[in-house]
Amino acid sequence: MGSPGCEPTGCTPHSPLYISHQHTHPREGWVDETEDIKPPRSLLGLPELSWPGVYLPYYDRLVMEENPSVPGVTVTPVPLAPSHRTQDSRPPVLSPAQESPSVVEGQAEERCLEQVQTMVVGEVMKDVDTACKLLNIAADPLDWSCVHVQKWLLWTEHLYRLPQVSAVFQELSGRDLCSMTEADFRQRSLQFGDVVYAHLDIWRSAAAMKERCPPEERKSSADDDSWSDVMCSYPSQPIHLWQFLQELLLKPHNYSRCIRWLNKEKGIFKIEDSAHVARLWGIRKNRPAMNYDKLSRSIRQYYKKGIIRKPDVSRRLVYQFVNPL
DNA sequence: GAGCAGGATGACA
DNA sequence: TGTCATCCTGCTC
Repeated sequence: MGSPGCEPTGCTPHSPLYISHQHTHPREGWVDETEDIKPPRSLLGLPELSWPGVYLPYYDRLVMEENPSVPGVTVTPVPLAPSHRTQDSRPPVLSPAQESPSVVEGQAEERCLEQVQTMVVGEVMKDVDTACKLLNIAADPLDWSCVHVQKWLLWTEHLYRLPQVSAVFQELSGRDLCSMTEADFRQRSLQFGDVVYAHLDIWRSAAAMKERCPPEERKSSADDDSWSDVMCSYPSQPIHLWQFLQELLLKPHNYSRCIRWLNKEKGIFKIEDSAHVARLWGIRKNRPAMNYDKLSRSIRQYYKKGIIRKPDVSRRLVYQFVNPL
C-alpha cells in the first residue's frame, strides 16, 4: 500500500489508535460484519468532526492484507486528546545506551501504531473516494440531494450488511442528515441509527479533511494513480457498464473478492461474485432489481460492439476487454 | 440450477 | 440513436 495522502503531522491532527481486543471470529467475505461496525461511544459523542478519530471497520482486512505480521486485532480509535501527539511533541529520543528495553519496545510500538494509523487513515480516504465515484455522489454529505442520500444509505447498508435503514431516512437531503443528531438517527432506527450516524460522521470528516488537504497535496499510491486516471478518462455521466467494471477491477483492494483480473495485460477478468457485482451495478444505476442475468445480458451487448468478449478459452464468469487498459 | 447466447421490446437521455 | 433494463427461450455445463 502506498503512502496515505497527507502527513499526519502536517495537515491533520494525529490521535492514537487503540488496539483493543482480539477477534474471536475470523472474518469472511469482502465486507465487514455488522456486529463489528458499532463505533465506540466516545466517538459518537464527539461534538465536532472526529477525523481521524473515526471508527475503521475494515481494519482487520487492511492489516491482514497489508501487514500480515500484525495479528488479527481491531482498532478502536479514540477522540482527539487535548494533548495529542505530534512529531514535535514527542519526548526526546534517548540514546540506545540510555533506553531500557521496555522504553525501546514502547517507542517501537508507538511508531508502529502511528504507521498503522497513517495507513488506516489513508485507506479510509481512498474508500470514501471510491464510494463517491462509484455512486456518483459528492464527497461532502452537505451537497447530497435526497437521491444521493438514498444511494449512500443503500451503499452503506450493502457494504456493512445493515438491514434496510434507507426507508426511514427518505426525503432527507444531505444537509438535513448532517443537521440531525445521533439521537435523531436513533429515533429513526433504534438499532442501527448510531451506526449510520457514525458512518455519516466518517464521510463528513473525510470531506473536511479533503478540504484541508486537496488531492494534489496528498501523495497517492500507484494504485490510486491508475484509479484517478480512469476517473479522469470517464468524467461524463452516466457511466457505462464496462467502465464500471473497469473501475471495480482497478480497486482490487476493495473489490477483488467480487471481481478480479485473471490476466490484466490481456484484459481478462473474472466475476467472482456475480450477485455482488450486479448489486453494486444496481446501486450505481439506481436499479434495485438489477441481477446478474440482466448485467450479463448487458455485457453480451458489448460483444457486437467489440468492447468485451469471451476469452478464447471460454469459462463461466470470465470475460475479456477487447482493448485492455 | 447457474451461467451463457441472443432476440425482442421499451425507457430514457 | 445509442445504451441499457427487462423478459424471454433455448442451450450448455
